[in-house]
Amino acid sequence: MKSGRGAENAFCHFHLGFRGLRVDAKYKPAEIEPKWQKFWEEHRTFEVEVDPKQEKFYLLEMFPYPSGRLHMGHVRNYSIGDVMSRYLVMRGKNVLHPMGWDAFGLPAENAAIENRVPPAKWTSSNIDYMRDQLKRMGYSYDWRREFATCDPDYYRWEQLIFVKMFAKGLAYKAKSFVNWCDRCNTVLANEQVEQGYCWRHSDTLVRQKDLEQWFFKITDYAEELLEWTEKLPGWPEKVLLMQRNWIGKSRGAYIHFPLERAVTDPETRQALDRIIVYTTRQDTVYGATFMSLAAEHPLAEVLSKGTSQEPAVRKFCDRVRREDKIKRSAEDYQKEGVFTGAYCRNTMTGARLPVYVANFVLMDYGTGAVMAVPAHDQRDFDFAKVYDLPIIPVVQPAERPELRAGEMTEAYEDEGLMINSGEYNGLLSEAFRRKITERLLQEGRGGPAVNYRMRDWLISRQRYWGAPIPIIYCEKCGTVAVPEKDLPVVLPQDVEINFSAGSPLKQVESWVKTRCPRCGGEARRETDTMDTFVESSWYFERFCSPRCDTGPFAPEEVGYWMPVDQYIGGVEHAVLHLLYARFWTKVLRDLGYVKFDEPFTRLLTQGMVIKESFACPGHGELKPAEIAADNTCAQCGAPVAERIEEGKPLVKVCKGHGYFFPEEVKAGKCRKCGLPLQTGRKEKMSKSKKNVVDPADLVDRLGADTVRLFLLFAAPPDKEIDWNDEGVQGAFRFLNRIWTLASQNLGKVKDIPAGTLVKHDFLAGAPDEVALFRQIHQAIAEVTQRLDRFLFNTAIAALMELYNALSGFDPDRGEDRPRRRALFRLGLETLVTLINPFTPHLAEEIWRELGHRESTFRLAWPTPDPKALLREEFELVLQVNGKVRGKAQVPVDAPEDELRRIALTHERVRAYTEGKAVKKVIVVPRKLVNVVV
RNA sequence: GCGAGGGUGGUGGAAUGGCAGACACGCCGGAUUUAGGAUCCGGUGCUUCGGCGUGGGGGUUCAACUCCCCCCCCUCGCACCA
Repeated sequence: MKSGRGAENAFCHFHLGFRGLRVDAKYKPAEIEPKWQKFWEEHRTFEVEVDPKQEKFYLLEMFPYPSGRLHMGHVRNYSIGDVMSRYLVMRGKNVLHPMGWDAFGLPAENAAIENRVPPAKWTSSNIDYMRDQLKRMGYSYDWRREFATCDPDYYRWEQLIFVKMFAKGLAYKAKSFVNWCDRCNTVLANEQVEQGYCWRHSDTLVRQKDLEQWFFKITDYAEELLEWTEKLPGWPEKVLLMQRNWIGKSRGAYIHFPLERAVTDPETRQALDRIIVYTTRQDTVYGATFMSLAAEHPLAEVLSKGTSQEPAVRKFCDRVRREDKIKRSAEDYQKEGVFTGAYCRNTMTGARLPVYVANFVLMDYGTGAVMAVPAHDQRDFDFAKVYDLPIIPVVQPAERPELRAGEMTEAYEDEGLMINSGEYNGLLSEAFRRKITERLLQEGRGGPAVNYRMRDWLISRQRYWGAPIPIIYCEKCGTVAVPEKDLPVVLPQDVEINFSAGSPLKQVESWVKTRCPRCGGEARRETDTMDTFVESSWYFERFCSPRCDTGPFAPEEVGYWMPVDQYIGGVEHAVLHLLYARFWTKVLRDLGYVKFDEPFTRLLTQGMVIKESFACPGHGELKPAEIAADNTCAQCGAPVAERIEEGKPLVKVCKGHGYFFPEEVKAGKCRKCGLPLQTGRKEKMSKSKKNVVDPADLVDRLGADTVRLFLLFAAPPDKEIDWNDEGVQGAFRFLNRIWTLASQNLGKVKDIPAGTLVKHDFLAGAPDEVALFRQIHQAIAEVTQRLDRFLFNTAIAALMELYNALSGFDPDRGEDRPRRRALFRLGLETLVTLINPFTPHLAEEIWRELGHRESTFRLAWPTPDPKALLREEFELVLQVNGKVRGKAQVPVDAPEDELRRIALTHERVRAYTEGKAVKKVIVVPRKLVNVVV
């Protein structure tokens, strides 16, 4: 066949050495993909600049931590982003699509300890490797904008903003109980503690430590962060809800309870004559019968001073404070307390209330003091039962027998009518709540209050590999910010990573020792570094002008590109990164750097990639006799773990032999102990679960286009992908089929001049031509609609349908061969154009072979021809009693009467209506007729 | 416990209240090939061939995967928040 050589001739002059498709040529992604990647790089195809004449679109995927190699989750995230980016470019948008590195973090230090490689070196070699991997995927990033957050050119601006925040009181140092992870050797923010465990080490309990630490005053922005969750329609409701819950706003009141005897605060030397509580049920104040303080409450020990309770209170407070979070939040955590020896007065009734310290009261929330109303709060009820304290019901449920203290078996926590509440008896609790709040305010005994669950953001980390906090401590001048001209405070190199004496930076004397910028005297640097979530709170702004050296970014560029129009990333950042970034944006706004309120207009959270795993389940709960001396299972020698479950005492369980690779599994039994393995459990891919599939292997074997296509086809983007190797093969075969179809027909359509495609009246052709023409335009319409809604999987299904139509069409069979060939070419070109965002290498290659000179990257996205979408006939569905009994081809403009007549006279319909009275006929224009008998 | 999101063939998944199962994987049969993780053609929800089928039960409707009520199960988030 001559098509092969013809194609070769057409492109022999092309400088990259395109050889052309041949009939017998196989689809070889390993050859064409690197070729086009080189082409894009040489032609600087993906570089973008500010262009006020063009509509901008900022498309961003969450940048990766350079852990070493790309995993499937990255590839999914970035494939989604790349399809959208390429699609939007084709739609004529000026698309900013950058990539960089979230380069500070613990793994670099851990690697340094294990392999004696400096973190900087480890990180940069990882970046080099992963950058190559990203390029090998064909992603359309403007690589000129790349940076790593560990570059001093980046974090110097972060330090500058820190200094400005410090000046405004938005960054401050305070002593407090903080979360400490022994594995990380550092403190954690509240957001980084999951059910009492470290977010990075799900088996490491977080301990409480009393330390002086740096915080960002995110609570100043709590209300605004909350309000804006109502004004982000482009975000998934789920994420907004998680943020709202995290912020945790509640409305209530402060109430002052006078102490029977005033005490003196040992620190401030001030007289303290009252306990202030926060409550959302101020309507139950008449029912308060005792007072509960947190163990950390400053009054707890002061009140017991000099009483016989003093030693007991001290002992209790010490113990509770040392207990870890998981223990304190377990369901079966015994409600315990100790009497302080002091009393206060119920501010409304004057009753004498004993003051307790209770282990369930949190210093973190409200004022750390709670008025205890056992009749209407279950915790107080339980506590009162244990310590035999009085119960006074004050809210009477409607339509229920009267509450009697002695008969209550649980607290009544709902609304009702006030009783035992002086002149307020008979009021609705809800109305009384407003009334009493007003009165408390007028009488100076409290007043309305709003409380948030969210705490300030703890940003100190006692680690080396992070951005240094730009603070100097001077004996004379105190805590001094590093002046702007001295920034950046550069992280010293060649540091031995060693945590035996706290942060490694502490041990770098030459770096720590410095001069006070104010008085010039001897001073020492802060050795804490910033939480790495600080870097990821503003990197998207830096991408707008990554080399700016006069400020964190150039205002014109940020003004043009920001906010990010579409952000894409994992849902695991719903409250961490996404909340911090929103906060930081508002800070930048208030510092005058930016003019917008929110960084991300639309958010897409993509699902995980999961795969079946094989785990040895272990031997379950063990009795003491079944545990060997070295704390292993006596049956099989596997490690033993402690299990804490709601409402149950602590149990010891055999952990089993962990996970196995599929190829290690024989007959579904554990190789070590013979237990049947837990199979069929689909879990997030991870090394430890031995269920990872390395995208690099797949790219080597099947090509980047196949991997991209499969990840987008396997499921809608927000759902999990259940990995299966056959599915990837299917994607590969589909691309092979397109390739073969193109190469086999190239000779027939190659020489058709481009302009002639639109000149034919394909709708006047043979029926199969009309059908194909319609299919082409239907595909355009469907793929467009679906891409606009991120429904990549069904968009690809529409492309497959187009392919199926095209492959069933013979361009040489009918009479008007030039027209049929032109139509075929139109179909092929449309397919290539529409698939370009998904599989750009394949698209470029075929497009070039079809004789085009330009890259597909800026190809105009096609619009469907309305004439092609119009139909003359449609298939009328004929139902009897709602069941389909027949179909008929009917002109689209047939009147209702005609549709009715067709239905009633239809043979199949009559078979079901024969001898029965037709009760009703429903006619749905252009759809169906339902005959009811 | 509270909140959110889900339950559709052997599998992943499609369906503005209007033909359930698009598209693909897998499987079955056939063709072709020296071979193939290749290609092509046909079939594929179940069925006693009447029908029955979208977790179960009820309801609204001419018509329900879709709307309403009750229940079950799964996933995720939060969880002593006063």
